[in-house]
Amino acid sequence: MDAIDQRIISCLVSDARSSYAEIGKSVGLSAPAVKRRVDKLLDTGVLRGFTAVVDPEALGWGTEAFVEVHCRGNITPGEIRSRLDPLPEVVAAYTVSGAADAIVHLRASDIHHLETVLERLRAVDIIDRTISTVVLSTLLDRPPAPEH
Amino acid sequence: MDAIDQRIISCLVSDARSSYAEIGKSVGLSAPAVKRRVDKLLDTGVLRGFTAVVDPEALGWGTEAFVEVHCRGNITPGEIRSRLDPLPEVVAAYTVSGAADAIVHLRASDIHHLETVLERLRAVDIIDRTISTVVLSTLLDRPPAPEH
DNA sequence: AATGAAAGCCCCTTGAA
DNA sequence: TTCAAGGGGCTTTCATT
Repeated sequence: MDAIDQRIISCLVSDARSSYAEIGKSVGLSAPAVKRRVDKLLDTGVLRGFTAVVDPEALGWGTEAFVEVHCRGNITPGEIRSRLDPLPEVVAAYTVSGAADAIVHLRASDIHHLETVLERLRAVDIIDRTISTVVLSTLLDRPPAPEH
Repeated sequence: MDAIDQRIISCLVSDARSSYAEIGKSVGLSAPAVKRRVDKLLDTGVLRGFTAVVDPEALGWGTEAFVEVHCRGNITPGEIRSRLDPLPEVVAAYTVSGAADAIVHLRASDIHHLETVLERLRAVDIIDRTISTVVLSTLLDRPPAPEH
């Protein structure tokens, strides 16, 4: 992982479909050299893959919320994960410091759908109570910069 | 946006670098037909682009936090956005319902760096106070499914 | 309007150095 | 790491439905 790798990653973060030749031009390497570096970054797990960025509204996921989840008793992170995984509306979940056991990021088609999801979430037997915060607007949403 | 478009999007979400020919094989279309649909999805904004998924640890962004931001007086979302934008550690920010004005998603290299970022955040003059929640582990992190 | 077929060009990929 | 070559993908044009 040197400076050139970081610049290659930057190129791929801003456009994952750019060609090795293009990337090479911008970092001063030949296309095969870039490909070999990218392959190595994928092998070592620095690069996890490539994905399309989709407009959630266009797919009918217009409503978003963050939910603090409080569980009963002593629950392992793995247990929480396995209970949240079956809910497709859960796009992210974290264990956190503080009073809550987890923060869950939800996406639903609308407020009514969100209500349904929250009911299903509260019906999970390890979950004691939830505190929801509905997202009104997204101010920023961007990948972390490669350099500090 | 029909069922074939959704399947094309699914393919690109799971691997943004797959070829049009490959996608075509999986959705039953020729490569040029797939390309034309992808171009249209990009034009209409359903697809916003393609990006690499990077391991944050590997880039030195090992520590994560969510911060409730409370502002002074009446502040517009645009105002909040413009104040958060210069901070590279802010990876996402939302205006929300409830008492807080915004939720900010932060990434830092470690706890010390996180502390520095929180200080810089609290130094923003429109910000009154902040409540931070440090992420202990990521349970789930996935793109929203194309179908409900 | 959307698709498939074909052609030319460019790119990817591998081997050699 | 680069260069070189073969194979394959991309992109445009054209004709069809």
